[in-house]
Amino acid sequence: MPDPQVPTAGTRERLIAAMTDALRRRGLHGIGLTELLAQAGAPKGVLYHHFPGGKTELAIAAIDHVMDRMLLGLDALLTRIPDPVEALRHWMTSATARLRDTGFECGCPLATVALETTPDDLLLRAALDRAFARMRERIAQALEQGGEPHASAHGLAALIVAAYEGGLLQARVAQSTQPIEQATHTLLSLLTLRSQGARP
Amino acid sequence: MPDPQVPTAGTRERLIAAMTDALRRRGLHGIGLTELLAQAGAPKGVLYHHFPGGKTELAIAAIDHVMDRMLLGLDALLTRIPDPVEALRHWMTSATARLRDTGFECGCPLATVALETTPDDLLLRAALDRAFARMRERIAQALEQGGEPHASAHGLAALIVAAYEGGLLQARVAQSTQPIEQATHTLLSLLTLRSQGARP
DNA sequence: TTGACACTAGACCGACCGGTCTATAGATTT
DNA sequence: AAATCTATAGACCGGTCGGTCTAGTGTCAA
Repeated sequence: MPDPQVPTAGTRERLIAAMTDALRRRGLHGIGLTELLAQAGAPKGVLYHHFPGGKTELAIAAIDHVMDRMLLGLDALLTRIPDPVEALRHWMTSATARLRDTGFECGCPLATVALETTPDDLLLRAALDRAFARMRERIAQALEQGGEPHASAHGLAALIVAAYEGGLLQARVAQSTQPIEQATHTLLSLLTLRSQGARP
Repeated sequence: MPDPQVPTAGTRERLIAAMTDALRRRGLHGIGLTELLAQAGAPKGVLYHHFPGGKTELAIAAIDHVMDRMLLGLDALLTRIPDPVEALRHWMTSATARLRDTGFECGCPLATVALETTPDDLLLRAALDRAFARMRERIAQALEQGGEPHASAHGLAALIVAAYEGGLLQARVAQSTQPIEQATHTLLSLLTLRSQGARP
């Protein structure tokens, strides 16, 4: 049974890819279904066939999918660069480069939706919470493997994700990489400084 | 000439207040004009009388206004608590409390719009950039007064604002103050640790 | 061959969007 | 009193929103 649903898989994935891109650039409210479907090259019926829950269900699928990919990338990076701080430096640098290279349009696909949601958007918020928690957990795990105690590893992970999101946000409106570069450089310096001071 | 435009001033300010609240809760795309005006208790004509540029112009006015107030509050705080790190701890704590006490609805009124904008939204982005820059500048100034060198004061300011925004974002979707508390606690610990290590 | 099924396709819908326009009320000036 | 101006008030507009519905297409199994 090699690939039983070729056409489906292709369309589904094109929809998810289009939604992911839209979330990066404009957020959930910022994109219209018509525009989204045009970019995916699919008519409306297809969307509601694959995602009966409509726009929201597609967004949730995109969020889950994008976090799968991000964690895969982070895993690969941590394998290549065992020092977690150095790996994170790489991570931040490439996110900054992407933002710059797309004319300050493509940021984090989770952030905008996260701020657009209300407490009523139960499933959406759950998906976002899950995604951020997975990210923090993975970073904390890497830090723990680097010798960091459990509690402070989780504290640092929350700070790292926060600095990353907040840095992207400021850089976006500044149309300049300076704010995020300042923030990440300062953060990573603090981390290096601390580990030097802790066990020299 | 005591208060030459009582009705106007009241209405204008009600509009700005309603927009500020809307930006905190839902962002610019997330609120409709009808709902906004209902909350301000004003008909449509009034909006376009006071803000010919419509929704966007009102949003810009709200952004400028809210940053004026925030800086005033920060100034007062820094007068009351001269140690900038301790003052920032207070600042973060009250922002966290507001988020919690409003059922994780009211975050930063700048953040959502910042992520909703595209590079085409020239005036809006300019207003947001201006606001964030003023905030960073004020924090950097406080740090410099505390003895921090110019460059690292600005790096730290960018990091602090980033951690604040990113922390609020994560807390919002988690429906829990834990992420922002972890992030800010870790950040402030790092700062304290560093200043202790630097000149003991 | 036929029926079932998964998928594609897009016309169509009511609701709501941001924005414009005209009418009016009240205060001020002449 | 007439004219003027600011501010309030809301009916109204075309366009777009997310979502539904019906029709058609290709591929299986029986």
